[in-house]
Amino acid sequence: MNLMEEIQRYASDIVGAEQLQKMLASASAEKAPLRVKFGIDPTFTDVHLGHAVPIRLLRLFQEHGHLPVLILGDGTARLGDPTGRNQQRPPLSQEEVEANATTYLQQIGQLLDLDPARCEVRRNSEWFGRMDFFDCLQLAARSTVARMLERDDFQKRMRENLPVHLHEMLYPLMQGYDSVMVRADVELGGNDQLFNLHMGRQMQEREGMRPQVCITTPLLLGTDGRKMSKSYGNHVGLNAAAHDMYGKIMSLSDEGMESWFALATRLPEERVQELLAGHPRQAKDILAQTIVAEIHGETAAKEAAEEFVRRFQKKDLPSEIPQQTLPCARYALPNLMKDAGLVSSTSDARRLIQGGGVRLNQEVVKDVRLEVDLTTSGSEVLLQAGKRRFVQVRAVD
RNA sequence: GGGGAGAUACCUAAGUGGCCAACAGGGAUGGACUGUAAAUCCAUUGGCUCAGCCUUCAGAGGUUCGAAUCCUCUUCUCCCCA
Repeated sequence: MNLMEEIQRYASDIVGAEQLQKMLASASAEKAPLRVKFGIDPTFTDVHLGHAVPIRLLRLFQEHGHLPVLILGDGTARLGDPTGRNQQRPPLSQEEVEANATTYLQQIGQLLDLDPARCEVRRNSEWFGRMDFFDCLQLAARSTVARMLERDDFQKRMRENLPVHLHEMLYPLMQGYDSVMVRADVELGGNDQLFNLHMGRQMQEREGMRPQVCITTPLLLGTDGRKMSKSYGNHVGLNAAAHDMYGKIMSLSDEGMESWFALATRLPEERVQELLAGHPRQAKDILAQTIVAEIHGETAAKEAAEEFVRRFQKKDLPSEIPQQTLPCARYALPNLMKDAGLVSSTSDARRLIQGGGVRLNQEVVKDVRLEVDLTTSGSEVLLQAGKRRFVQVRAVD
C-alpha cells in the first residue's frame, strides 16, 4: 500500500487531493520532506484516543520520511476554544497551559517519534506572543465577518441565541496564521476542524505561499456512541493505565467497533471484517488488546485482558487494590467510606449502601448505621463500592 | 445609546408568596439481566452528627410570620431599534 492509499483510510476529507499526489511524488523525487502540521490546544491535562486519530496519520507521514510539525496552541489555549460544545472553554493561566503542554507531549510521544531530527515541535506563543494589538488588527483584516459566520458552530449558536464572543472569531485566524508561520505543506485535523484548516490555506495564499493540503480525519466516537469528549466522560485517555484502557474499550458499544478498528488500529481490513463476523465479545477483546498493546506493550495488554476476565467474569477481586490507612476508631460505615476516599460525601455513601452497591469484606451491607470497629491498630477491612471501586483500609495508631 | 426578554440542581426545563431540596426529561450512579454491548426493569441523583437538621433557585440588600416566587440595586446573556 502506498502512502496515498493509507492516507485515504484515515481521511474523511482531503482538500487538494491531486495537489497532494504531486507533492508526494516530487517530495520523494527531490528528497525534500513535506512539512505536515498538526495543532493541538493544551486545554486539558490529557490527550485521548480521539486526538490520536490525526496523530496516527501524522506518524504515517513520519514513517514515510516526512516531517511532522506539531503545534502546541499555548496561545490559543489561553483564549478558550469554541469547539462546538456550546459552552466556551475557560481561559487558562500560562502555568496551567504549560503544565498541560508537558503532559500532552509526553502522551503524544507514545505514538509519534518526537526526536527533534524527525519532528518539529512549536508553540504558537512564539509568534503570537510578540504581536501587538495593531498586528492583531492586521491579521483580523484578512478575513471578513461573513466568512467567519460560515462556520457551522457559530451559525448554530446564533440560531440558539447563545453568545458568540468576538475573540472566538479570531481563533480560526490564529490557526490559519500558524500555517503561514510554519510554512505547512499539509495540515491534519479532526472532521470538525475543516473550517479552520481552510483558513490556513486561504491565509497562506494571501502571503503568496503554496496553500496547504488539508486532510481531516473522521471523529472517533466515545465509548457510548456520542462524540468522544471529556465533558461526556466517554473518552479513553492515552495516559490511562493498561487495565483501565482495556476495560473502557470493552464497554464500547458494538456499533462503534468497526470505526474503532479502522481509526484506532492498523489491523488490515480483511482481518477486521473477519473479526466483526464473529462474536462481538471476542472482536472487542482483540480491539482492546490491540490498542492497549500499542501504548503499553503486548505483555501489559495480555495481562489487562486476563485481569478483566478475572474481575468481571469470575468476579474475583482485582489483583491490585489501593491501600488506605486511617486512624484507629469506630467508624460509621458512611463515614468510613468517605474517609477512605471511596465516595465524596456520606450522603452519597448512604445512597450506595441503600441501593445494595456496597460490600464490606465481600459481603453486601445494606445497613446504613453499621459501625466498623477499627480500634485495634493493624486491623483491616476491604471496602467495595459498585463494581470497580475497591479500597483496603488499614487502621494505624 | 434606547426598548424588550431572560439567568433555577451536571444539562434541558417546570415552578410566579407557604403543600419546594424544588415537576418532567436527559445524563450519571447503584441494583436485576448480560458479553462492563444494546434493549428492558427498579432505585438513587445538595450536605450532615440522617425518622431530624442545615445550605441552595445569577450576586447583594429589602418587604413579609413566611420568598426560587414581590421590591431595589449589581453582574451576565439574548432579541429589536440606533
